[in-house]
Amino acid sequence: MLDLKLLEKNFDEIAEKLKNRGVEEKLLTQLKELFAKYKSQKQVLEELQAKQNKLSKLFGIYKKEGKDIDDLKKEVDSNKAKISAHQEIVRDIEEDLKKIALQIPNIPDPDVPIGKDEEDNVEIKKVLKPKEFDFKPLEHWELGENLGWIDFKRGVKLAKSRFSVLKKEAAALERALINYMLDFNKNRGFEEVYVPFMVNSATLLGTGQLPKFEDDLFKICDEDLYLIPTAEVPLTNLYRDEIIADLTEPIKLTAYTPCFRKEAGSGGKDVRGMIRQHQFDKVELVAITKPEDSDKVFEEMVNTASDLLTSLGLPHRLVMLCTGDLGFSAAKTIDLEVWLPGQGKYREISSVSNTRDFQARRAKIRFKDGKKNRLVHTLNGSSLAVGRTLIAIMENYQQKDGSIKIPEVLKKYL
RNA sequence: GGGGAGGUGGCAGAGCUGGUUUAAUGCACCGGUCUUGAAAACCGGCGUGGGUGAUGAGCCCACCCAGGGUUCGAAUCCCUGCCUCCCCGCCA
Repeated sequence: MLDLKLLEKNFDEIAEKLKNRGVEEKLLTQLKELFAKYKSQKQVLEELQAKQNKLSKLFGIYKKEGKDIDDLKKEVDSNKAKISAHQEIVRDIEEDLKKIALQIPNIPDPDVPIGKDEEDNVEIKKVLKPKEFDFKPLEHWELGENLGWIDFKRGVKLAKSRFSVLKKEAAALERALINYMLDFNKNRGFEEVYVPFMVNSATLLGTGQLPKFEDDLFKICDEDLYLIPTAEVPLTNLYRDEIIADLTEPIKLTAYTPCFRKEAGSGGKDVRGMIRQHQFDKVELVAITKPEDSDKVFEEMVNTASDLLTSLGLPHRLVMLCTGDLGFSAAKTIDLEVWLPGQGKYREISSVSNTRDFQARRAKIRFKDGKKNRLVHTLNGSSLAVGRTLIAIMENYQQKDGSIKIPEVLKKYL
């Protein structure tokens, strides 16, 4: 959530920055005015409450002393009516305020390139050179069907479209990748955690999926529970409503979870194959840091994901997202895109974001800084999307005879 | 799922026949005195968010699981939800 006090102070600057993300200035003006109104009305209410407290205390004293309380009762009654009326006013404003404030995305960092959509993202660097094939490399779904590794039809039968079943070496490889990634991250100082795959609405509000993106989530009937769209949600919310006593060292976590997404609005995109599924495995990195540490940890996380790809021998590139392509909660994001020779394209396989204090303010995650409580910075990044890693291995390691070579580092996990 | 008990400040734990208690007390923690240093002892401080002050002191408001309600006044009474513990049932 935006810092409303900051908006009040630096309105023009923030409005300018959010314009690059497609937020209308009108909305921000409305928010600012509402905030001012909220504060003044709240003050009036508090004065009435103070009066009521004093009168009520008097009431008790008078009664004990046997004094006449008729006049006092009249005054206290009329004050009470005023309080109720004002409470309603304040509550309404507060609701409107929340409604708007929770819809506004994070402010982009100054070094985020200004742009409209993914076309304007900026490549930072390429790592590893794509291999030359002396035959026409196939796409992963062809390989998957030829080898009997991926069963798309039965996935659909069991659930619906955009579900699939892994078989043979692919099933084992999926599991091997998860274990390899977790070990890799542990060696980089991330603590392994196992979390619930369903979370409640307060949790989703904390990381920014709710209230705006409810349509992207699978909800459990008649329960305040949703399937997680990413492990970022449970991991970051571990510290929701907490004040971390000692954050001299950043908290760095890693977890494997399946992820569930409705993929609303992506109709027609990547319908073929395993790129975009309703259920996919991911190993996630999350960090909680002091504000002054988050840039350093952000780099560490990008490097961890990139080195992981390198260790698997997968060519990839780093891309800095532009303002128009940033996710809702992110102040800055670097995507890692892996080379898929079958498609002849780089495709997203990881996304590392610094949300600064945006999620921390929503989720009330703070730390003790001397006597003061300050908001933390939260960061998240995939390391990696497992299904996409699997297909990247299939496409990059395919042989002329149609078989797939297994990367050395994975052999001990199979 | 059925029956019972209960949810109070970092922890423990009083208050719960509603009012001059602004949530007692202990532990932990922080600062100080004492000490070569430490412990003990003693003194002081010690929840969160917001408002108004100067990011000071002070003052004010809200919060005793959450949301409603009764009342001039609620930690205390009523309703709903969530959670914990015990017993029973079911179960990987």
